[in-house]
This record gives sequence, structure tokens and C-alpha cells, in this order.
Amino acid sequence: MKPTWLHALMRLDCGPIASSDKLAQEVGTSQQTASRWLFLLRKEGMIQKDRDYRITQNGATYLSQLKKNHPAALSGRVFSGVGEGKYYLSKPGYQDQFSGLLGFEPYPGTLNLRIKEPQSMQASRRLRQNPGLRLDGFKEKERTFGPARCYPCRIRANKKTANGAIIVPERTHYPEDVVELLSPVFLRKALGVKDKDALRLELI
Amino acid sequence: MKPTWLHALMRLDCGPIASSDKLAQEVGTSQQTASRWLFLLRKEGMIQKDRDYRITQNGATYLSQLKKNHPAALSGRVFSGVGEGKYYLSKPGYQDQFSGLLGFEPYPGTLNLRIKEPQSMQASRRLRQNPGLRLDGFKEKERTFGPARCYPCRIRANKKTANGAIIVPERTHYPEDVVELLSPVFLRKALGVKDKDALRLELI
DNA sequence: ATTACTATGTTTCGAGTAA
DNA sequence: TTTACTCGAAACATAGTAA
Repeated sequence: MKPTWLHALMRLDCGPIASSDKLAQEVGTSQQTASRWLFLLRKEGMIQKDRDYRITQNGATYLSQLKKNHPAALSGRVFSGVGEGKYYLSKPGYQDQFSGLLGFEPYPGTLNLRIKEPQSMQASRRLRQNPGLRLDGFKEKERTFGPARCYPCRIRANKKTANGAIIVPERTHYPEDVVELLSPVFLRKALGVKDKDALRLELI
Repeated sequence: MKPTWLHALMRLDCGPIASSDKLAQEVGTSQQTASRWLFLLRKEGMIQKDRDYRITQNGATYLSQLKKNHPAALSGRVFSGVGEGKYYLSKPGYQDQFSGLLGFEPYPGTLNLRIKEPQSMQASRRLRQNPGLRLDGFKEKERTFGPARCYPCRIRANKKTANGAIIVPERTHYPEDVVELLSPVFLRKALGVKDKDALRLELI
């Protein structure tokens, strides 16, 4: 399974590169082939050369369409967590970032969803590969609070809809069958859901 | 710029697909070629077929590594450096940070790895784009010691495993085919390795 | 140092078609 | 219906090398 020009483009998407030879080594092909790819990619307007070779807006757009990584939807059932979310949301270090990032002040508590369907599992896995909106980490005295990622979504249940966001801690390897939700409103009340009720998330 | 098998894999990453013909239409190639790709991808363990064709964990990992994230693994061979690592590790300005950051006191010396395989080169390159764990820089009399980044990993050789971390100076553009390792133990002894022996790193 | 040409060998493609 | 074979044609990769 040889590397292809798409590998080269994806490499360029991660950062500029100095020469065809360097690219060749990194993707595992010959200098000549790398040179040809760079030429063709340039002809297509996917990359440009100034000092180094770098991806253009065009190329980046092409890739992001290919990745189409955002799953469209994802569903699961409500369950009661240990109330950790509430604790984290109370930290000013995080709080200060929400408005700017999500456009709302979250209700001080998260709603937990457990996923069962394989399709949604896959969606959850794919979701975590996206950068999403980054919530920076911070330090507070002795304790370190890591960065997290947010994915805005629409939350539906009982023919009602609320806005919100999935929040995923960046470092800790949270189980992939669990999804934690933020929202400006108290979701259990706004949607009229209780434990074991089904929710549907539409990513935006 | 024809589509390649990678396009097919990326399409599969977005969701399962029913037949070679469907795939062919979606990525823009012939049914025969799609069929061949599906066969090859299955042989590589990147996809599986139950009812539909769908990507495997393996394939998803391959893609996510290509896209941006932490490389899962990286391998190279031990070589003897100039012993600079030892000097840096002896500085209290760094020493004081290790426990908090990595959860161990490093053995006073680093193990150097030289990377050859293109795949690992790519992994190394990608690794450096991640923030990792930041080791702050400091000043000592006249000399300035820059910040560095640490990437915790498991280190394997000879069926033995040790914990450790890759350490990368932040400013100096260290060659990307060299990786420097910290560990609470003396790795050469703990793993029974000497110059030119192969090591495998699993990032965590 | 880097790029990219030519020439040659190798791989991949896809129409036709069988299973 | 779908998958996958054959085989001539087309595309591609790479060594050598010039610029």
C-alpha cells in the first residue's frame, strides 16, 4: 500500500516543508516522486511555494471536505454521573472561556449520555478526532485542570430542542461511550428527560 | 489528480458503505478499482466486511495519525549521544519540574534514538506539533535554559517495558530523526539494550 | 544544496465478462 | 445483484543525471 499524493497533501496540512527531498523521506517515497507531486499539487492550486511549500486555503478546504469528519448525528441515553461536571464548571478558569467560545454561559451542571448503537459509537470516536473548540487548561494552586474540547450541537428529545455542546477533556482518556453535555439551560427540565431517556444530538 | 485508496479509506471513515459499486461512484473511480481497493484494505486490516464495509479501529487509527494527532507509536535505534542530556538533567531548574509533570524523577541521563522508517519520521514530525507537557525554561547566572516539551510514553524492547517520556527542546531545532528519552530507570540496563538495538515507543 | 528531465521498468486502471 | 478475474493500455515510480 504505497503512499499517494494525498498523503503528501495531508502532510502539508500539518505544516510547511522545505524541499521535495524532505517530503519524500517523511511520506516514504522517492525525491522524484515527491517533486512530481509537489508540481501537480501546485498546478491544482492546493499548495504554494514561497520559502517552503505550504498548503493553500484551497488545499485545506479540499481536505476538510474529504475528512467531513463531523458526524451528523449521535444518540444515547441519559444517565446520572457522579456530579463531577458541576465541580469543573464552577471553576472560573473554565467559566471565563465559555461565553467567548460557545456563545452561552452553561448551566452549572452537565448531562451525561451513554451511547450504545455502533453507529453512534463510531460518531463519538470520529468526533474526538476533530479539534473542535478548545477550552484552555489552567493551574490553580496545586491542582492542574487540563484543556478540553467543545463541540456545539443541537439536543433533541420529546420533540423539544435545546442548544448545547459536547465537552470532552483532552488528556484523560474518557470512555468513548460516554458523552457529557453543556447547555445554557437545565436540560433535564427543558427537555423533560430523566435517566434512561433517549437523546439525539445534531452536531453543528 | 485521480483518487487513491486513501480516498476510499477516508470515505469509509465517515461511515459504512454497502458495495464496491457505491464506493466507486462516491470517490469517482470504476467499480473494479473500488473492489480492488476494498480487497487490499481488508487485507491490511484497515476495514472489515460484515453486512457493509466499515473501517476498523486499525484503519481509524491509521487515519487519525495521518490527520494530525498524537502518533500511536514510533520506533528507532539506540545510539550514543554526546552526553548533553545528562548535563541538562542535572539542573535543578528542570529537575524540580519533572515529578509534577511526569510523575517520576528521571534517571540522570537520556537515551537517544535515531529514527529511520518514514512512518516513524512522520510520527516524530507530528509529535512535535503537539503541545505535550511543557517544561518551563529558566535563567541561571548568565546562561538561559529554554523551555522543553515532554511526551510521556511506554518504551519497549526485548519484550520488556519501561515508562518514560520523550523530551524535545522547544526552541532549538533539533533534528527530527533524533528522539531523546527520559525515564525513572536506567534504560540501557532495564531493557537490556545497547547501541543499534531497536526500541519502540508508544505514546500515551 | 534543490529541482526536474529522460529513459526504463513497474504498477494500476478499467472494459469486458464470468461466477 | 455484487464481486472479482484477465489483459492491453495508461499512469506512475525511480535511477541516473543535468541544470
